[in-house]
Amino acid sequence: MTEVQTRKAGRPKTSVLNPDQIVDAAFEVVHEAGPDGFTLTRLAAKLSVKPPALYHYFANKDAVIKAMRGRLASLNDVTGFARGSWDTAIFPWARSYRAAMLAFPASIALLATRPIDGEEESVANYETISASFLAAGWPEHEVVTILVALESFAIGSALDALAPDDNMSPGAFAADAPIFAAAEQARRDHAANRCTSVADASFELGLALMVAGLRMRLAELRA
Amino acid sequence: MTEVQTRKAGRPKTSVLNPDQIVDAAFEVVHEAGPDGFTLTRLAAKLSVKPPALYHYFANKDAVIKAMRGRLASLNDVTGFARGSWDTAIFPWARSYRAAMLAFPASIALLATRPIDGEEESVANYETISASFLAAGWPEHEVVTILVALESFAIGSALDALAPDDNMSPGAFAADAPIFAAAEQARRDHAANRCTSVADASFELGLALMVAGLRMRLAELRA
DNA sequence: ACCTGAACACCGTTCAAGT
DNA sequence: ACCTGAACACCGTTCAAGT
Repeated sequence: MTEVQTRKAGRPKTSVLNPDQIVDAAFEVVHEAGPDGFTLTRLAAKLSVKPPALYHYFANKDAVIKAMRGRLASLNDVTGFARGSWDTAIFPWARSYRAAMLAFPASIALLATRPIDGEEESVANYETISASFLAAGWPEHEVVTILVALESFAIGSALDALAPDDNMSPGAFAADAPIFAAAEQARRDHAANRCTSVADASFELGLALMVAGLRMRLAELRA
Repeated sequence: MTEVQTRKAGRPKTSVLNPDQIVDAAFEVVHEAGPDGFTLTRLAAKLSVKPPALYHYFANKDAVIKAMRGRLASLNDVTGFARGSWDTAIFPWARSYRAAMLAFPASIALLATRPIDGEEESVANYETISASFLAAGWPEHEVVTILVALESFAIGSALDALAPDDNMSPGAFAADAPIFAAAEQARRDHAANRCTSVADASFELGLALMVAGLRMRLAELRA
């Protein structure tokens, strides 16, 4: 579990650490210890190193988290924006965004509450998407506002997907809420019949709603 | 700022604290010190008390947060669904939902992956909303799917609102992403001119998009 | 340059002691 | 019962010292 620490003080002949390796270990620590258990002490231990050693590679804990975000950003699929229309490109991008979050369940809360603030990968993705939106005729001041709204939905949907399937069950209060109880059951049956999860159904429906709303809005802006 | 502490050890003649008062102070501390600044040390100081005194009323920090959550469960505004149309009622409800989430920065993930605390209140809210949706003609199996999509967006937007306003700033990479950098600046300027936050703008736009999409979808389902 | 070791201020939590 | 005071293990971060 805790690897033995035998290194003496002083610069080692060859570097023990590098940024990529630290980020790798950071994801492992979050996975094992949860968001609240993600401490630099544990991260250092995972790397068989003392906490201050990390400060040679990252300014502070937030900087480590920022780098983790960058890693996730590289999983985002923005290829559609470069070659197709903005409204169809949104779907694979939003799905990949949510999937990236879901790949590191414990990290979602940790990563979602921190600023993206100039992470190289993210910025490159945003540049591609922004160009596509502007070319489609969106006003400049709305591009990032839309982007953030879509991301917020993807993040919230990822959190929802982590909840158990009976998350919305009225439980002991079903008798007091017959209409809701029946609707909740109907939702679960419908998803089961289609071999999908209720969380996926909400994500896909919400995404379709937002894109439909965007198409309407752009048409109005052009008129 | 920090109120003077002159009480001697030992049981005071009359209790200094009570649970409601502690929860009140907890909201003030979160408001003043932010998510990371919400500590029991600060909460105790706000109450002119030492930290261990809080443990007489709450088992631990999480219990305090849970009590705060319970306080806000009743703040969800579903009154519009009972007296008006579903599509206009969504706005005050979604806003109150997000506002409630924003009061618990540290526990948004818990809130999202569990039914809201004080389940009785929540189920009653869902019953009201479900009845309104069904009456409007929504298919039974889509009612809760829509509800969850809206909640996911509200939760994701609450997380976004916790980040600093320059959250999306490209920072040092602005030169590599000129289109995005300009769009991000335009977004901030636009929000500043309207005396609103960028996070609020994204939430309001996304909410409007989803409702517009819902109206279209319902019209199609009826046709 | 790159790591350890010691130190600082802070945290959540426990518990004995005082009234 | 209800509060303080002292203590514990832990945290993020800084910095001198060793190689």
